[in-house]
Amino acid sequence: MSLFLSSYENRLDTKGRISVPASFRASVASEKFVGIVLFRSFTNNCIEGMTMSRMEQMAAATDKMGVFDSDLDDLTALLFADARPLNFDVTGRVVIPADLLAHAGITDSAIFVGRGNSFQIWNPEAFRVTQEKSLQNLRKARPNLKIGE
Amino acid sequence: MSLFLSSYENRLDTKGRISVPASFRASVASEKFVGIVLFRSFTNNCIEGMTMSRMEQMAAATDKMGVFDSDLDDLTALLFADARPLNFDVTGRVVIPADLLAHAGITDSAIFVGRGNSFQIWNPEAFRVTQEKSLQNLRKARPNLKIGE
DNA sequence: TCTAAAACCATAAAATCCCATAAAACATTT
DNA sequence: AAATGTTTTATGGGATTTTATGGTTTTAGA
Repeated sequence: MSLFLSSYENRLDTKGRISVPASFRASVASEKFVGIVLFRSFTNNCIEGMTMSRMEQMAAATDKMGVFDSDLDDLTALLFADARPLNFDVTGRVVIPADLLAHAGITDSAIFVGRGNSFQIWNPEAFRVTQEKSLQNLRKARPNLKIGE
Repeated sequence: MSLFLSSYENRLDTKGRISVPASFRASVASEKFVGIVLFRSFTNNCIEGMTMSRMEQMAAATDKMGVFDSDLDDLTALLFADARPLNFDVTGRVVIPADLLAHAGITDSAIFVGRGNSFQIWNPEAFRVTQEKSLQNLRKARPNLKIGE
């Protein structure tokens, strides 16, 4: 699977449809399930997205950790119960369920944000705010940080 | 992957296309993804460039860490969200996104600067200025420094 | 039967491909 | 070393395709 990279802001139409960025569609084109899986983020006011195979990977990983960790059990229960598999229509759009939109505060437009092996969907304004914050945090924590070296 | 070496100044055409130096293209010719990945530099008014495999390395690294190493997580979040994978056209050109150009103050021409495993893209004037500054700093700090003699 | 979802059709803008040419780098022969 | 021919590289512009987005029709479920 190729990585989810970059950010793309798209609009929702009157029926709630939104185009998944072409490059994200390309990232899942070779998967068994040609579509995406969405669920509410536990940590942010945004929607988490990934491929079905990545979802299966997570299931396998939590299996290995043992069933006796009750916190983890709660977490995965929540995760899988909440997850929504969505297919693309012919032009590459999906309809994001209303409760997910509400959780992310998305109304008329949304930004798809690459995170490598997964991605997120944000209210564009909210995203810009948190990005700026993490940049400040990082500069404070690691002033001499260099990229890619 | 062979190293990115030397500097090349090229021009943008009316459509925003610019030739990636032939030697840089040769450096990525044997990669799976024959192209480059660009993003805004954290520290300078320039654009950072690297190969896709380097990007994938970072994805693998953050995967292993798990969600609890917050610094690295912040860094990759910023990086993946900002990264632009660009394919070459038949003649070896790319279109650098407008926001990256703005960040680097690039309008009609740009200079590709080799940095070994990565490279940078600068406004030619700005690059010359910072180069001169680094030289001055170096001379002040090490008046007797001789290179390669 | 009514409603919600899916399939279908259309279009403007943007990105990409394709072909052509000028300039530079390189190699070969005098 | 100079002159010549050859290949590679950078750049320009037109044609084509893709993408995002809107609307309409059909299908299926309650």
